Amino acid sequence: MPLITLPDGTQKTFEHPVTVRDVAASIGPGLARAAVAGRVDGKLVDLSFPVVQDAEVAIVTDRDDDALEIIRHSTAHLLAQAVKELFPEAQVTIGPTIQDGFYYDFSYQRPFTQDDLQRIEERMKALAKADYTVTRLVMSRDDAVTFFRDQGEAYKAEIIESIPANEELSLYSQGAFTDLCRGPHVPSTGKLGAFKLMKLAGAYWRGDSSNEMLQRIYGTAWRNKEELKGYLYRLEQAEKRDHRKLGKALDLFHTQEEAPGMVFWHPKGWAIYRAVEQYIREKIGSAGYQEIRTPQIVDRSLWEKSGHWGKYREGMFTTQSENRDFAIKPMNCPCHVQVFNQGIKSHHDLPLRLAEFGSCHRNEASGTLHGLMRVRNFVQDDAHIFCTEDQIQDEVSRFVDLLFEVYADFGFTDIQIALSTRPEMRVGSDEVWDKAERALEEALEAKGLAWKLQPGEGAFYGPKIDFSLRDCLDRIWQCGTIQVDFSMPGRLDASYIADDNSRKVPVMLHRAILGSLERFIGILIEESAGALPVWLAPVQAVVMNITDRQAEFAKKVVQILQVQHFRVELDLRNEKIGFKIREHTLSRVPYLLVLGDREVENGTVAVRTRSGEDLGSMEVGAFSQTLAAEVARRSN
RNA sequence: GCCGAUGUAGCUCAGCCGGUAGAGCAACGCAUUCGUAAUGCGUAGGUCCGCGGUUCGAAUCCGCGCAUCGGCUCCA
Repeated sequence: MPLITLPDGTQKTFEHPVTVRDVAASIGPGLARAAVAGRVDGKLVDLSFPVVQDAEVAIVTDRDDDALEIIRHSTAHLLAQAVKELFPEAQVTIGPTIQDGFYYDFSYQRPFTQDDLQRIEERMKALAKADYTVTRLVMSRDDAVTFFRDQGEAYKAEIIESIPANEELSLYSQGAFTDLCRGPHVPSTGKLGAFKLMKLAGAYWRGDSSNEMLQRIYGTAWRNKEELKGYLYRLEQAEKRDHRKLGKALDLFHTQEEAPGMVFWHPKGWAIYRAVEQYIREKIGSAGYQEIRTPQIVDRSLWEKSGHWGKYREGMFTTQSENRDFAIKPMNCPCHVQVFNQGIKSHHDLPLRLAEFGSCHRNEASGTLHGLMRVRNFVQDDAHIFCTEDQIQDEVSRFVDLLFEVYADFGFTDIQIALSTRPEMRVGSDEVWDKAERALEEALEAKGLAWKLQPGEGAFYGPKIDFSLRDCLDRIWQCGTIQVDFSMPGRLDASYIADDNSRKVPVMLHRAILGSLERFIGILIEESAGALPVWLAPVQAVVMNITDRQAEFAKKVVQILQVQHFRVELDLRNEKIGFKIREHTLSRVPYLLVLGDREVENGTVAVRTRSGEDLGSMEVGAFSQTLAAEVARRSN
């Protein structure tokens, strides 16, 4: 008879096989009521799970983190149940949990509307209140296929058919609704309540754009109302950090219909851009890169040779002149090879690191454009390293070090790393791929980094590592990258004289630290909520007078600071000081310098930070020194 | 590109069932010269995304297009 060990070490014996629910009840009626699931020998199970032999059993209540996943999954089922009741002709497909919630995809003859969403949510609440018992049953695969076919659920049946025939499947029922699911689930729908349907979207069946588009409903679900409220509040706060809103509010940039996916940078936005660019320029300069500049518009023949014309024709902007076809460059690498190809290179010249802040255009699909994050015209902090196979390891390792230095300077620590390895279709021998993949992996390992392996996701010409950052709504955007390329140097006739006097084709590493400057700045804006650190702030200080009497002194202070290359503004408007402070605080200027008669008399400035801190009066020189130190330190 | 939603003054938004446009902030003018998050009064400002259509009459209804937003797909 089972001997059950609880998390606190106490043991219980039962005369007969018991369910997890029985175990909970034996501990206390309160626990039994609060229980949503169990953990048996480390595995999450339903409360109805029978414990037939000795086991470690823990009761999962709505206080446990484990409960969240179960609640979200069960809420997805509740959504499906509600939809099936309101729209019997809708077919269910899949309904997984995601960060902060879940979604469920349905096939239906028309898209759901906002009103439908309301009705569905109300029905969900009613179903939760009705407190249906959730029961689990096991079926053979073939029986399950028949079961769902009979109910007209073609998608469900299709999913099940792709599961091996000998497997047993679990189905969960609540009321008249039954869904295929691995489980576990809450014991009854009454355990659900802290949820909200968030948005409607289209989504392709099985994620394939050649398939039917399904109706996806996104929802969020939490353990209790307070958590739900907290989540909605965080969401609301996060939306205020949206770089598109801040870009407008802080007068950084704009976009307009006539140039979709392209950015009009305003003086303040461009100041940020230049600060970022200048920083990278210094950084790569001391890392042994040489900056170059190559043409924007290049004859079609080069793109044919590089392979881009064949593969990415649709994504390229083209133009014509004197019966020649040109493409506006979508990337810099073919041009960099042209620079490499000038003159004869020897192995003594390698590694050769050519960098360019090259403006590239790609005709991205209209639906994918997104503020600064996904644009049609962007500039990367791009560089190509021409090297020998033996140098790949060292170069990748140097690059990863450099990237982390840079990200640290910008204050980013939450970096998603992915290593993509050889795809089916590829160029280059397996030995070379082995070497390159190992080089990338070892560079990450040497830094003790955690990464996600993406097998088969590499480019046809070589493996790569991507470095991604999150935006204010936790969407992930690829920024840095390093890609090994065995193909292009050969296609474009690059070669060097090796130490044995033979001609060899160099390996090329494509790499960017920030990636698109537009995107990186978008992330920076969201990360800082517009309050950029002093070294990046478009306006580092505003000098303001209290009355007209201090105007001349204010002008002088601005001049002193501008001569030292600080970005300073003057505010002599006939407004109350409180008004000026409010405005410049809202525009996130790090330092506000207030000048009244006292300051004029003493030759000082009264310094206030954007966080409202009063640093008191100090000499102009003292202020500029602290400012300079902060810029140098890249702090704040 | 696909699905859905949205597009009104510089900005944020209101405008019910069609009768030809409104608020707050900003701007401009005047007064005020003020010590750390909004001084008062006044003035001006709109091809209601574009093009067609229905109608006596369209910001409002319909069609097409464009852009934006949320997803999906894609991302050299």
